[in-house]
Amino acid sequence: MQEHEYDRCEEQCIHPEVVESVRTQMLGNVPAEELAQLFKVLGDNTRIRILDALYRSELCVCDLTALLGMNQSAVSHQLRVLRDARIVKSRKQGKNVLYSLDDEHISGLVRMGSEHVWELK
Amino acid sequence: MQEHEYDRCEEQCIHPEVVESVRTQMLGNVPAEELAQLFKVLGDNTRIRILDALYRSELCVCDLTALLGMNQSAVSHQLRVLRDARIVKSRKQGKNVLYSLDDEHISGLVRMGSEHVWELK
DNA sequence: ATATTATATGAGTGGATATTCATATATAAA
DNA sequence: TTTATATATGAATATCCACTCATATAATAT
Repeated sequence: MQEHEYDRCEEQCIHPEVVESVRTQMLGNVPAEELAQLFKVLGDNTRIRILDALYRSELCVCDLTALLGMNQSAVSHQLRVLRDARIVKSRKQGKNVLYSLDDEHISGLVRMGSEHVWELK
Repeated sequence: MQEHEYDRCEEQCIHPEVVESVRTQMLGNVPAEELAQLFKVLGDNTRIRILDALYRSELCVCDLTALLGMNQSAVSHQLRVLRDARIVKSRKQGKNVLYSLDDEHISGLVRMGSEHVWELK
């Protein structure tokens, strides 16, 4: 029987060389968590609809509220999540606050995600 | 006839023309929900680490378990979520089940998401 | 000044879900 | 056969989070 060269993980892996190779290439835990956090923010129906709308035009909160058919508080809460993730930005105009997408990666992500969704048909 | 054609939403919108224009362009509710569902599946630290690993190499469950340092049940549960979303696929080889990414959109999404994460530094 | 409108936000709640534990299944080895 | 190993999965639990409600803030109008 062979020695347990890789038994620092309780689980035995079948392919230790592959595992070690992959381990050196993998994202660190922090970037992985940040990436997961980004997708988590995108992973909600209300927020996707907000982003889809903002992709077409800069909009104020009450316009978004009308478009989504939801109450204003729910929309504002989700806008805050998107703002905290720096996915949307806002500017004030009189009594209104106008929201827009913060950078072009987001529309790219939505576009690429849509392609994947279409392929599954 | 133009009076209250859109007052099905109780909220008044400030810019009805913009709202109507955006409304005609927006994704339907079903595609939006599917897209949100895709991102929701990507929006978990464990699943991102699994995808990051599978992006480097096809791997069996026990290899993934060792790489992530989690118990096998948790990994299998998350693999099922990824499989159900058709993000990964599996093939059997003896006692092992080898997992790999199901299509190239996923690595594209992960790559693009990473760019966004980097830009926020 | 008060009233109205637009937006933000804290608290509370119901529902979703990630993990653990126990167990089932399936394949291979002895 | 029996035993060991690899994977899958149902149930239970604990955490998270989207929404509602009530209210606060801020800008405009009267």
